[in-house]
Amino acid sequence: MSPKKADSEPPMPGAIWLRSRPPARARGSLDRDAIACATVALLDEGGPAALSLRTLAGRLGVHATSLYWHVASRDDLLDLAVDAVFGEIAEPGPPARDWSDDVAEFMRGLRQALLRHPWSGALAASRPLLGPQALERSELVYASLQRAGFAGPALTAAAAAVSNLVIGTVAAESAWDHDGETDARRAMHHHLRAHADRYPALAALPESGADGWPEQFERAMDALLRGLQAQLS
Amino acid sequence: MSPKKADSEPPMPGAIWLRSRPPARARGSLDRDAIACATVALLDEGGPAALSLRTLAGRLGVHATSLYWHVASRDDLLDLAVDAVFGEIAEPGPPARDWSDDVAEFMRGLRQALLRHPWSGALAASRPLLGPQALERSELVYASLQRAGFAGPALTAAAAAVSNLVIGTVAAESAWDHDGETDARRAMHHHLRAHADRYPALAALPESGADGWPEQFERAMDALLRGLQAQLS
DNA sequence: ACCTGAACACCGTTCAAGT
DNA sequence: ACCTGAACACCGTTCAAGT
Repeated sequence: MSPKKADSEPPMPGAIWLRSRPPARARGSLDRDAIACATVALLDEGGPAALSLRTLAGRLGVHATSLYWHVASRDDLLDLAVDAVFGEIAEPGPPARDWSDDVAEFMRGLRQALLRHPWSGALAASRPLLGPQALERSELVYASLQRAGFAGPALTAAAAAVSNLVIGTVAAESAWDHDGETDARRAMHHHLRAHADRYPALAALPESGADGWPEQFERAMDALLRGLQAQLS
Repeated sequence: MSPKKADSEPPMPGAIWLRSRPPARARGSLDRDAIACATVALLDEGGPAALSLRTLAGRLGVHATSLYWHVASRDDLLDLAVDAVFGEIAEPGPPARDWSDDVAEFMRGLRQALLRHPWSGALAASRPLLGPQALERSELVYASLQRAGFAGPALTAAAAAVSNLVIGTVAAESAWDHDGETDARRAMHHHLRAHADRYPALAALPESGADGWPEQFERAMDALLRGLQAQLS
């Protein structure tokens, strides 16, 4: 259980951020940051399947059950890891003349950070993003959009659309990149051609390589930003 | 292993669709459809955590290890379940005058289907969607976009953006709805207000209720479709 | 071709006990 | 306040054996 008991929390993902953090390295050898860092490393090596409390504890030179002083569940670890990835988003430069350049910069930065950790896109899609680093970036997006003229429900909707498009896109990209990438694409293409009667349009598509991802992302982002611009008038 | 051996497949999600299906109910009591249906039911009841091969087998009146004749892994079950959800997307009506109405209809239908099964958004985001039902719907989207004038890389990008925005959005929505929905939102709001110094823009937001989701979705969809329209010129 | 049954090597989580 | 150690009730997956 967490140090300050939190009135019987339901097992909601993201909840770790709403509980108070035990004082960093008061005396013990563990703290949230060390745990988050080791968790990211483990996930980078083998994805969610490789993240077990026992191996994580081993890395930290501690017993598996010790982790329960700092986190309430394995799910908390995933929340910590995702927020650490958000912390990798490049710091924004000075505000551009056009608000959409600022938002585009954020979207590209988020994509890069999530792609660096192929497990993170799917996880970011699956849980509320309430960590301090995620909130800090959200704050900046809200500010940019506010400056652009969005307010009220339109502001919330625009910010959500921006994040959700990036996260959804990266999750899909990471899912394909899995490993046998080229083989998978080849098998897929063959499968579609074999059923050209059922999927004529899909079967007619060329077998595009992985080099198509960035261009695809730029196009999708351009469409969304243009549409948001149009909504402002 | 699957009946027709498939040359040492790597453990890639989505791969079940590229292997041949054992003849439906040749003599045994199990087949892909029955397994898919029971899997969806189990996931509806308790999410991914509730899906174990043993309980699933129990529902089907069979031993856990019997499932391995029909699927290669637990992951295959998730692929089957997600594709079943895509099968629930409402059939499209006759083509509208405006292509974007057709695409909007698809997006709303996909959102509804995914929301009916709160586990499915996150799963759809995390794996290639190669099932027959998912491909059938993709085929229709491609056809609509082609009719609108998209071709080549622009066509692929547009189709991907459409799906990824919906899936990303629904995954986020489902993650929030988890259960203590109102409590979670309340706690979140309180947390933001408590750190108004760090997140001034976020702290200033009103505590919106769950009724805001559909409107938010419509706004995001409108922005994307408008932007795609603009890209055509 | 399809299902059984035993077995392997793990899991996350609890709780009382230590310091 | 923080970590240990034993224990509980599970997992997914394998493989030889049945029919």
